[in-house]
Amino acid sequence: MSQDGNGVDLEKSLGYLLKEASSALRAAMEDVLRPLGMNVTRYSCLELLAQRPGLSNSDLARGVFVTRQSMNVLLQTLEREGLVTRPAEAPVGKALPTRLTPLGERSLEQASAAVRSVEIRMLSGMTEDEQSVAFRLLRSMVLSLRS
Amino acid sequence: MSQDGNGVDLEKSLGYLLKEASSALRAAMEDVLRPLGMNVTRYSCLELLAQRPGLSNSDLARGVFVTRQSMNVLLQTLEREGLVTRPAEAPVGKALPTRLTPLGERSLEQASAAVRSVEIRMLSGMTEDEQSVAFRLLRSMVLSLRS
DNA sequence: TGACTCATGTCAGCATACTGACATAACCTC
DNA sequence: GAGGTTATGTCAGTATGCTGACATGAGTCA
Repeated sequence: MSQDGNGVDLEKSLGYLLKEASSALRAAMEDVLRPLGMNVTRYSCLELLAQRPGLSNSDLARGVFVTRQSMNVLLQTLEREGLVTRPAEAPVGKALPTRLTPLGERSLEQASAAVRSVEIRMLSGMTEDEQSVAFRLLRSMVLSLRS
Repeated sequence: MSQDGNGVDLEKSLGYLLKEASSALRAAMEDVLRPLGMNVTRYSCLELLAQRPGLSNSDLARGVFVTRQSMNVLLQTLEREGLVTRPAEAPVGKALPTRLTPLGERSLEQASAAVRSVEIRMLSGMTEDEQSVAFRLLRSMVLSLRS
């Protein structure tokens, strides 16, 4: 299979490599989260909430990079499972500030440690300086794409 | 909304930034591909096929970062639309070598140009050296994650 | 005040990708 | 050659995320 051919463009494309890295990271995260009954989307939502309590559905959607409709069904699930709470009615506007329950915090703890270990592994071949450089360059890409 | 709080970990996390960059890239690609009646997955498949004719379904799946089942339904669609062809039976083993049709090649051309422009925009704020560094560091992350 | 714009939460329908499962072909090892 | 392992294509069912649409609340501006 894979009549490997000549060194093709994809092998030199930063875009493709970016996708590959992101994909590998996600897969690695799923692997460590699955045994904990968690997945990347749920973890991301809980982590975001732990760090910024009171975020609205739309805020969370933007932070997790899904639509607010998708986040809405996720929040309904998390609410039903008792991991998060939302007030019955909005204190202001329509936005419902979401918060972790104690159960949600406990559930997040293990997951957070597992994910941290993955990120450490990902960075294991890089010096601190290189990590800073990577951060700066990725940030530059994001900004350029937004414009 | 977004009671922005203190500088949280997510803002410093390379993993989160990697996801953000990948997400922004995908969104930008979708934006330029949509007017052409194309999407990222279809484009990726066609581009891979153009650069490595004869790849099997499973090969393509790995290259596009989806399961071979997903790639299979995509290939069936592309086949029905006349963009790719697969032999009725495998020349060896079970793998069916896939190839672009002339129609598929033409369909890919515009898309390829559009995507190239996005990648150029993404790299616009970086020097050639910085691009090399970014490539090397991303590659390091991928390798570390695989181990 | 009234009209306009924008952001939000949510419902419904659809598209896409995944997991599970099965049969089959090639390879390896004894 | 027999048996085990791996890779492949494909079917089926499920899960997840998206687009479209609507009503509502807040801010803006004439």
